[in-house]
Amino acid sequence: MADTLKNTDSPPVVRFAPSPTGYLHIGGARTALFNWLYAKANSGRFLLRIEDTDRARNNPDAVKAIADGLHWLGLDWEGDAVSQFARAERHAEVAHELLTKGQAYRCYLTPDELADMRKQAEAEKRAFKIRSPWRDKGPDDGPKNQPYSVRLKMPQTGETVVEDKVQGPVTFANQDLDDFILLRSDGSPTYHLAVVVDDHDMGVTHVIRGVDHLNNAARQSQIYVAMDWPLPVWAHVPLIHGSDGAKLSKRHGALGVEAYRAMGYLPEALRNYLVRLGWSHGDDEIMSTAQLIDWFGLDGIGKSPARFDTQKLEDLNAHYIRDSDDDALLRHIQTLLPEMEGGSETVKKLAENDGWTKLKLALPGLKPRAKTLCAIVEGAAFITAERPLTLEPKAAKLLDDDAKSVLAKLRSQLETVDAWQPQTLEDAVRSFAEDTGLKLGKVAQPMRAALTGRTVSPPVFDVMAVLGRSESLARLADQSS
RNA sequence: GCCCCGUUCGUCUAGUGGCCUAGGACGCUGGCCUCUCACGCCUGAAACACGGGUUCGAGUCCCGUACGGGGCGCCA
Repeated sequence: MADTLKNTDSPPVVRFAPSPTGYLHIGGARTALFNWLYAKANSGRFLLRIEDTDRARNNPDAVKAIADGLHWLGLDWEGDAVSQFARAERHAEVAHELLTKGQAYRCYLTPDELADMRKQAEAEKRAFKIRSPWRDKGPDDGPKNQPYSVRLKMPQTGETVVEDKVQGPVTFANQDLDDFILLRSDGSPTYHLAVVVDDHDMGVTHVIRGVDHLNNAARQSQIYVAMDWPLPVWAHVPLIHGSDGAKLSKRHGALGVEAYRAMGYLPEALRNYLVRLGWSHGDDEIMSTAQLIDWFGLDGIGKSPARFDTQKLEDLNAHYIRDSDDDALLRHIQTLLPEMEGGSETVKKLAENDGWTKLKLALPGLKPRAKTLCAIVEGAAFITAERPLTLEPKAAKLLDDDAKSVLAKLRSQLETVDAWQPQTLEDAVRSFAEDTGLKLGKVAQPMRAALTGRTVSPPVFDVMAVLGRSESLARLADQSS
């Protein structure tokens, strides 16, 4: 935590600035998390801004999806989300100030002319660089009543150094940076202008974003310089790649966070997984939010890209499921169920016969066996199963004639059990096995098959306790002979 | 093509010149526990991209090569 502004008087201000193109994808979620943690770790402020400068990208549903995703992850921002589009006038104002200061100029090059120049450069196999003839003309030299764009007069010699907290100092030769557009010919601001003006106006002190913006930082820093504004601290974090090392695609991880929620992941697990992608604190793997806030710093962020690994996410999720208390888990399941396949039917069934009570009772047995909430629901299917149970093939195979006669004998034994509790039931079954000279497994496996219709389940004694006396005995009777 | 950045077990990473016969985690082997499956515990295999320097000494510093990534819009 050796960040420069850490010990200065003013607390840092950071922001997450997604463009509203779709859902909150996994890379964006991590960027948001890093920003949020940085703010929390340094008693700073975390703001949200929607980069909707390009109206074609505007999409209210996307804004909502992003907000929902952030809320679900527990990343709350201060105040209302800022709409970049709404601030277009201010952006134009700054562009005009730059114009009067002589730091920018009116460029009458048309998009068509530019396209031709680009094509020609390509044909000649040389790097295309915009050299606007208007750069050195006077402010009144242009044609009257012609649309023009406003370009920043970038320095043409020397170099621009981006002092980056993650990447280190990154040097760009100014001759490689051309005069980019601040204001389009229709008067609307471009992204570069808008980001800088908004970050400045919002008091953003630290810009933490993906490395795909590193080159932009060189350009953008020249706007700060031209306006004589203090530069923010930059921190460009590496991107997240798919499991095959290629760019994140839908197949492996580029899903929205809501997709992970629907798959039964816990927000704290996803957060823990995401923070370890690119950031580390020694050998620590499982970290509470409080620890994260305590430990997070820009100096712990690595420079190389990470691959998304579902298995590790699953493992983390399993950890958090095991550590969750039953009521919290139940609430999560409750909100998730309606979105799951066949979930509404399960909800209906759980509403009958004390289903929820039974589920809660079964949770301790289900938790260590599940990697996701969906797996818990799946494992709890025996609770809502209706008699006579449909048996899985393997379970049916277990219930051969021998097994069925064992179950018949066992069932009459169990009828005499008064306290229908796991321990007493286990005692009863164990002594039954001993008396009949059978190994416990020879009794328990057929029981499991009869009780759940499966070969895998929580301990059979727990299952019987959850199911209750009459249901348990009835299911055993169904498979007795 | 040009400009930036990166490269430690399959994956995420620790490592800031000697503590490294390179540590942890996920996954994978084998085993223990055990009514099944998990959990838990114990084991094992598995990496410093390559080539040159610098240094008494390099995973750690420098240069080059290869590979990978990002960027080169009146998109964000």
